[in-house]
Amino acid sequence: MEFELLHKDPASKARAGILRTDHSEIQTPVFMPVGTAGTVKGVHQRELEKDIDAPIILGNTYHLYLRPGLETLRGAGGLHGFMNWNRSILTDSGGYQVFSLAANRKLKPEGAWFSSHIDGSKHVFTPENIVDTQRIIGADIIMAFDECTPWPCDLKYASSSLELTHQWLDRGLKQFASTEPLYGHTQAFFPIVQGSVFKELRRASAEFIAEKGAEGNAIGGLSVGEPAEEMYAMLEVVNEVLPFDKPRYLMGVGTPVNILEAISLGVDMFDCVMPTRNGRNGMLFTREGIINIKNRKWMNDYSPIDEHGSSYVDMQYSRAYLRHLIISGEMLGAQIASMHNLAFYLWLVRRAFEEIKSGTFTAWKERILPALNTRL
RNA sequence: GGGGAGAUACCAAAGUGGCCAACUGGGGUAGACUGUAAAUCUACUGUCGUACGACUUCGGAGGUUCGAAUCCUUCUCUCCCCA
Repeated sequence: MEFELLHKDPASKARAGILRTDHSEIQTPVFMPVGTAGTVKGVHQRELEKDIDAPIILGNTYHLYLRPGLETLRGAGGLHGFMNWNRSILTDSGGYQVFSLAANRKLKPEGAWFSSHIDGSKHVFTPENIVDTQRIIGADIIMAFDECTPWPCDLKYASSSLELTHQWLDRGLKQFASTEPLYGHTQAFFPIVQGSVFKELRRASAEFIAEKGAEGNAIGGLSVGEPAEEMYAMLEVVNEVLPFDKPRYLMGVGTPVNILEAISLGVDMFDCVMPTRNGRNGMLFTREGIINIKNRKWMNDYSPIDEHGSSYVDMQYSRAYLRHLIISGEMLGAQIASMHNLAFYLWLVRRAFEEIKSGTFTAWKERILPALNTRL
């Protein structure tokens, strides 16, 4: 993997660049659709490539390990072949499940003991076997195993959790260095900065991680309930320390506004379930504002879903029709909404790239921001 | 013509003397959702009021009772079986 910085916004920390893996070229800033279980829910790989034009998507180690399981993935030659996706893949390590499935796991220095949410079976994740598993999945970018701390979280807990995440990182790096990719394409390993909402911890974590000289670095444990301002404050601290010439990945974020703000603070990569999950639940993001398509007011609105939209579904179907599909629980409604939202997110970051390139990012961001939060 | 069952809020359906403005679904209205245990979840859904509460409801009318959706009388309507 290589990363090339191309442009820098004069009025902010925003940067535009290009990330190259063995599978695709990725313009940054980039938004990566989340495809937890080997599918971006409701969206065909064909649409993801041809219509939405996503250069990279996410998979999840925890989910894929449980189902279909490593034997199947290895037999398929890795996730790319298994799901017939020839562009890049990044896999999350399961660190987020340490957080979201807290009731089903036990943390120890050696690793995390999980009860499967599917059948209750017991499993152990360690920084080492999470690397091995991600070798088998074969993602282009693989993530360190971390503890994503909950919020709120006191300094003492955040501090000892960070210590654990750092120990796990060293073990993960060692395992990564002593193993090879299985399918003939290279893999990059990203460490993850933690530290909850404490500046000193965040700075210390960023310093610890910067020293590792990884090909890219991630920032985790944010947008877990804290006010957005706290998240931005953490990004400011962390991005002062993380290497300038390596991509910075803000995990799990976020709303369109979050993404633009984070870009202006120097973040290059994003992923979030919001466009797909919220889309399935009837929430549409547009450059004019947010639509709750389930609301009665759209019942007889025969205008296109989004006349400025970049997906073909935007002009092909009316708001009234999409409302009908979603209200009726029809699968196609979820599919159309997911496509629209993903296309919007991808448009947003591509446009950000262009604005950074032309040195107008900050002005553009300020202009577009108020609308993005508007409820239509 | 004979016999039986039943009428409860937008729909379906509990409730058979006070704990009932009335269980539960559905429908409706709104909200939530940020490295996906989510095609999920939450709230409200007789009227007025932010709320405490007040008022009008369980086919119609009348009655019994301190008190009725629940008991009695009667009327209307619906469904089923037999002819």
